[in-house]
Amino acid sequence: MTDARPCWLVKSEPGTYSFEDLVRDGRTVWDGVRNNAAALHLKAMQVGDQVFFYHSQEGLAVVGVAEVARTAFPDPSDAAGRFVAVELTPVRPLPRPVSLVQMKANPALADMAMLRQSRLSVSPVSPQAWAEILRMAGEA
DNA sequence: GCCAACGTTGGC
DNA sequence: GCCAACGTTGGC
Repeated sequence: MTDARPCWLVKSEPGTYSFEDLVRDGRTVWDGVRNNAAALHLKAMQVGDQVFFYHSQEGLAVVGVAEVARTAFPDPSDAAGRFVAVELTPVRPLPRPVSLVQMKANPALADMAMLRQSRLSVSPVSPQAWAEILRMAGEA
């Protein structure tokens, strides 16, 4: 894998939209983000960028990998037209989910944006952190 | 269910 | 333009 592109992490409450839902749908509009910092990250995404899919509230773990299928466009759910959405497609589930507890306990991940700011729903993941989480998930 | 973090709103 | 009040998110 090339490290030329940044990687990302998105959060979703599985009761609302889970990774399994994404696998079933094949593709989804990632809308509803109402935070400027998160929106900036959405705007920076390019087609093909890899995205960790994290289950918040229930599960509390990274459960799968998705991919950006469409760059940012005006969020259809935002009547004011201030925010953007992207489209995601599923890539693969992780062999083992990587829990928030595990991530917090790993010093190599201490700088992760999602750990430093728990409410950020879309955040960048460094190539090092990406590789480390894949390793923790049981991938090579 | 509670509370901390943090973003947004609105009065001044 | 400041800042207090309020709302929302998300971990615990």
